[in-house]
Order: sequence, then C-alpha cells, then structure tokens
Amino acid sequence: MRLIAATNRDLKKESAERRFREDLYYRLHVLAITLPPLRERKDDIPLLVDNFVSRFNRDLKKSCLGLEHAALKAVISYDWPGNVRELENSIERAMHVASSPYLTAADLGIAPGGPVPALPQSDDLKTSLARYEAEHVRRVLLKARGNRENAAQLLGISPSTLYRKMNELGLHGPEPPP
Amino acid sequence: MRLIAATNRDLKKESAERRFREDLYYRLHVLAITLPPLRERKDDIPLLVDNFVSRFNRDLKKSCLGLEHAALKAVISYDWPGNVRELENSIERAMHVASSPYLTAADLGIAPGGPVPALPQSDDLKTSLARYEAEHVRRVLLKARGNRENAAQLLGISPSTLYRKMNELGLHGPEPPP
DNA sequence: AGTTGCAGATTTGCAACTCACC
DNA sequence: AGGTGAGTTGCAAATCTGCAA
Repeated sequence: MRLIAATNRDLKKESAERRFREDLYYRLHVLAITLPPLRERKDDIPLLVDNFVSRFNRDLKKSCLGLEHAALKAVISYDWPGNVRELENSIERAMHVASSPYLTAADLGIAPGGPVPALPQSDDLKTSLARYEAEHVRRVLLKARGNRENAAQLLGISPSTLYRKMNELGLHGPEPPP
Repeated sequence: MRLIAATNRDLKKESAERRFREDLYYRLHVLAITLPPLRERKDDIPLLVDNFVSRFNRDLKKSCLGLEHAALKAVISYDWPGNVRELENSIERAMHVASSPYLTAADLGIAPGGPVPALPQSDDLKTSLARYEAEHVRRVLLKARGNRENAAQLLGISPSTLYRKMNELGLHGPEPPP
C-alpha cells in the first residue's frame, strides 16, 4: 500500500509539544523532503485546485464545478503562506459556503493579490442558519436535477414553501443540463 | 519548508486518468514508500485520532474533546480499508455532525467491528436544520464559556429562547472548566 | 411554472414565576 | 425572612406553512 502523508507544519516542533508522538515523527521523517513554497510553483495551482474540488465533491457530496475565472486568477496571484494545506482548507471552506456552482473569490475569502481576511463566520443564529439552509436546499435541488416538485418532497416541505425559500435565499443557480 | 503529502489513492492510476498531472506525480513519487495498512498498526490509531481531532478543531473552529470510550474501541477494531485517509475523513465528517463534545461511534458512522454503513445524510430540511442548529448553538455556547446570557446575545436571541432550544436539541454537554 | 391570500400552526420576546441556595 | 441567579412558562405578537386559487 502506498502512503504519503501531508502537512506543512513543523512536525519536529509539534512532536516536542507532544501533539505528535515522537516515534511516529521519526517513522515519517526518513522521507521528509523540502519542496519549494507554493508561490514558486504557481503552475501547479490549477491542478491542485481541480484535485481538491473533486475530492471535496466526493467527501462533502457537493457538485461544485470549479472556480470562476476571476477566482482562479486570484488564487494564482495569492501568495499562499500556508501553502498546499491552506489552499486545501480554503477550497473546502468555500465549498461549504458557496452559493453558486462556480466558487468565487469571495467564497474563497481572498481578494485578488491581497491577504486572507480570515472569514468572520458569524455567531448570529439567524444568519448562520440561513446560510446553511440555502446550502442544503441547493444541494437537494441539484440532487433532484432542478425538479422543484421533487426537491420539495425530498425536503419534506410543500412546493410553495420551496419557492418562497428560493426567493428569500436567492437560489436561482443554473440547473444541471439533462 | 517541510512538506509531506498524504493520500492512500493510487497516484499513478489517477495520473493516468489526468486527475493528477504527471510531472507532479513524479515529483512526489521519489519519496513514495510503503507502510503497513492501518489495520496492522492499531497502536498508532489513538495518536492519529488525537492529531486529526486537534487539527479539525482548529480548521473547523470546533471544540471537540475527543472520542468517547466505546467509539475509540470501535475505531481500533475497525479494519480501515481506506487507511489513514478514511480515518481522517471519518473524523472530519463526524465533527461536522456530532451532537456532543465527545464523538460517538454513530457520529463516526462505524459499528463496532462492522463495515461502514455510509452515512445517510438526510435530505429532510427540518432534520438537517435541527442538526446544524444544534451544532451551531453548541459552538457558540463553548465560545461563551457556558455563559448562557452571553451566548444568547452572541446568537441574537433571547435567553429564554436559548433555554428552549437547549432542551429541544438536547444540549447539555459539560461546560469548559474556568 | 410560479405567486399569493389566508387561516392555522409554530416560534419568539417579555415578564412573571419557581426553586434552590445562601 | 429576604435576596439572588438559573431555568421555566403563560401569553400575545410575529413569523411560517400548506392549501387552494
């Protein structure tokens, strides 16, 4: 079985801090190498992005189609001080909150070229619930192939309520092609 | 900068399928090694589990305290055909849906010794919203150090509503010590 | 396909209340 | 006695829902 383990944290340090047992560290250490930081391998970014999107589509049962053009540009120009791990986290986070099949720069929490503003992640219950509800409804709509009648049934609500929610929550993304 | 990358999928095959660009594969390949499957390294499981829980607490802004005893037993006895990656995914997934500070075997989607039943992840809106709401409220309660008055304010609801929700949603986990 | 009037159901905040406990 | 704070509850207003149009 092939295994490669990924982190960009200093395992030695974490091991000393007892977050990672020493013998495990040394088992891994034999194969630790140094790669250039992500900002020096910008060519790799689109591929990594696609890879992560595919994986999270599977793991999170999403149907994200990728990044919109401006978002990909922003991702490439950004410095990624946290390297691959940060990129991975950003994409996962974006897929949780995204409101269209194509992730935007806003979803990813990066301004073109600027630093990551560290998403606020509101505590407010109404706000947070609305965001999650929108996410959930969209997912079920995708699952129902855009069939509102069917989606409403899956959601356990009446079609009229579904329509109302779609308006309130601004849900009118493109439907999947037949 | 130290970088180790982790996957248990067959990179060669994925590369051929153009999910992972070839040159990237070969860059990584030089350090690919073989480790025994996780089922033959059960001693490592508790450490891996702790490591993942810590990481996801940070990445997902959770305050999970670990696995309850029965859950850890189940995790150890399970075969983990998907190895570390599967373990990692299970823990992340569990932390998204868990309804107590200690993950249960049900949260992790494994029966003691049995195969993974592949979580149902209900489409029903009310069910799904309730689960998310419970999760959110618990997180804010932890953030408020168990101070209900304060948590209610953060949530933007009145204390009485918070109490009602805590009853409905079964939220009475241990409060963090002072 | 999507919207709306409406009546019944649910949820909310407020204030008043109980119940320990000191 | 009396006071305090955590938690509960009655109630009217506000909000949400399904039905039918």
